[in-house]
Amino acid sequence: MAYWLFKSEPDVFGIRHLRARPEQTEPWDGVRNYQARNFLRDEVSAGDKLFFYHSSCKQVGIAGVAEVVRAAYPDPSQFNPESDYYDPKATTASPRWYCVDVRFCEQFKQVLSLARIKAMPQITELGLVKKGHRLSVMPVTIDEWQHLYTAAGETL
DNA sequence: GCCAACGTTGGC
DNA sequence: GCCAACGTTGGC
Repeated sequence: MAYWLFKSEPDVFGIRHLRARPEQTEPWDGVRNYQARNFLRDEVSAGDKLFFYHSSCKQVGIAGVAEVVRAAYPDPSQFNPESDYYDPKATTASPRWYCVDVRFCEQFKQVLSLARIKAMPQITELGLVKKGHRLSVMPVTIDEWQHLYTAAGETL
């Protein structure tokens, strides 16, 4: 099992939205970056866990945990001209973009803020704090996962 | 809203 | 294949 960090803008789709879904499950679609796509398509597997990160909002940071319940399949939104994520160059015969299905696991009582993450001595290699910090899907090592998860559980 | 740090596009 | 111009992300 592998660990990941997925970013989303909570004003568009946050962990509360996932939690409120009937099956607490949702396709993670709209990834339109090749490096992130490659992680999604080639490495993210059912059973993997991910940190649900809130970006571009008041409380920037890790909001909770979800798990992958279905591995990569073609992202339907690329074929939909009505969608913001429509890609006219994508065809069903050769899809360009992929999505996975995720299910809610846990919402932290308090968002683990980016400031706190950056202040953690154990977190120096994570994409969030290094180059490529714009990547919307990034791997997390088991050590990083444990440190971050522990930090999220500590009250200030 | 600003701006740094990327990623993508397209002319040559 | 290079690289300038442009677009996007995302913290602040």
